[in-house]
Amino acid sequence: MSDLFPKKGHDHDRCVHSALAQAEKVCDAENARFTDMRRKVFTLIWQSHKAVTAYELLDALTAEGQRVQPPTVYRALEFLTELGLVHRIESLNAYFGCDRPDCEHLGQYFICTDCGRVAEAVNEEMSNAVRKAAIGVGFTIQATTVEIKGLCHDCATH
Amino acid sequence: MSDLFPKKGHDHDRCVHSALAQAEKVCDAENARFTDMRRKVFTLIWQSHKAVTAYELLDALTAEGQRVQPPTVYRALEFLTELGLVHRIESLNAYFGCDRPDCEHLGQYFICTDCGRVAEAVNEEMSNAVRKAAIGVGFTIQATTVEIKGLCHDCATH
DNA sequence: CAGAAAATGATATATTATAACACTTCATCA
DNA sequence: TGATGAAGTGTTATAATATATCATTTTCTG
Repeated sequence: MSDLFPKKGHDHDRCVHSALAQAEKVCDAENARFTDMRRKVFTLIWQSHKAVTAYELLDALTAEGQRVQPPTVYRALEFLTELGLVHRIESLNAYFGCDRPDCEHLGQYFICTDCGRVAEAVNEEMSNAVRKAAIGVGFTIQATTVEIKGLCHDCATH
Repeated sequence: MSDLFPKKGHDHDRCVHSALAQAEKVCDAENARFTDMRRKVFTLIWQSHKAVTAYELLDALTAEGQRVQPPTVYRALEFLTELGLVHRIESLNAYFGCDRPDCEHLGQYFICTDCGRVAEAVNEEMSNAVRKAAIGVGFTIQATTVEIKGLCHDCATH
């Protein structure tokens, strides 16, 4: 069984750090500005293994001493999602960091309803099935949402 | 190409009627009460080829002369979704009638971003891919959301 | 019919998201 | 290099979506 969800002992700070580095690269490539606010929101999202809501981000920023209003957070989120740096989890109204912002992919999200952790996976077999189905009915895909709720291995067994 | 979206000339009233009949059967089988309010909400949803929001339903019921508050609508929606008679489209915060309430299935929703119409499809290949992926990572599925946005054939070609 | 359970009504409020306009920062190029 | 415009953020207000709570009504069951 592959380790979809992070296992004990993984170095989370290092993940966040490398995500930041990659985000900078993506922004650079797109000539987009990775401003302070955007970096803060991105970092907060990446520091969580759960999906984070806009108002949780708002609270976290406020706790850091900023006085921030909803539009500020939503703008940062819009920027980050448009660049593919974070994904919105529709069924949670919440946001989650994307592992692979540098490539097109149809991500699936596994969401544990017990511990709340989220994991992104890429599954060619499923992506192909979706594409094939769309072609079969003459549908031109613009965006796809795949969210799978259930119990992660840890929660199912403990 | 199969006719995912309803074609001209299909008899919509007949669809709604048969959906109602099937809903009654499902409620009967579950010993659940298909009350007036639930029937009205169900019918309003089925009368639309688009996904319908709770507040659109509220407005429609009000227009029919009822004085209805949000909880009433949300309760009917909760009842109907729990029985599988309607599905919630997470990415639209809206509801759509389910063709096959009588069998377990992992539905995909094709949502046209131009005309707003929605179509449900069942795709074994994709369902299997999702199940297989979940097994591969030790994940126990409780619910799956697959929503595909893009252009339906009509909108893409006209 | 009495009593319990289920459903709905009614009021209030929580949560999520955006519109509109003012102000600031940043890139750029004359 | 500093005027200018575009991009980003601040601020206020409000829209859109959803739920908690308690009162009342309806339905089921014995």
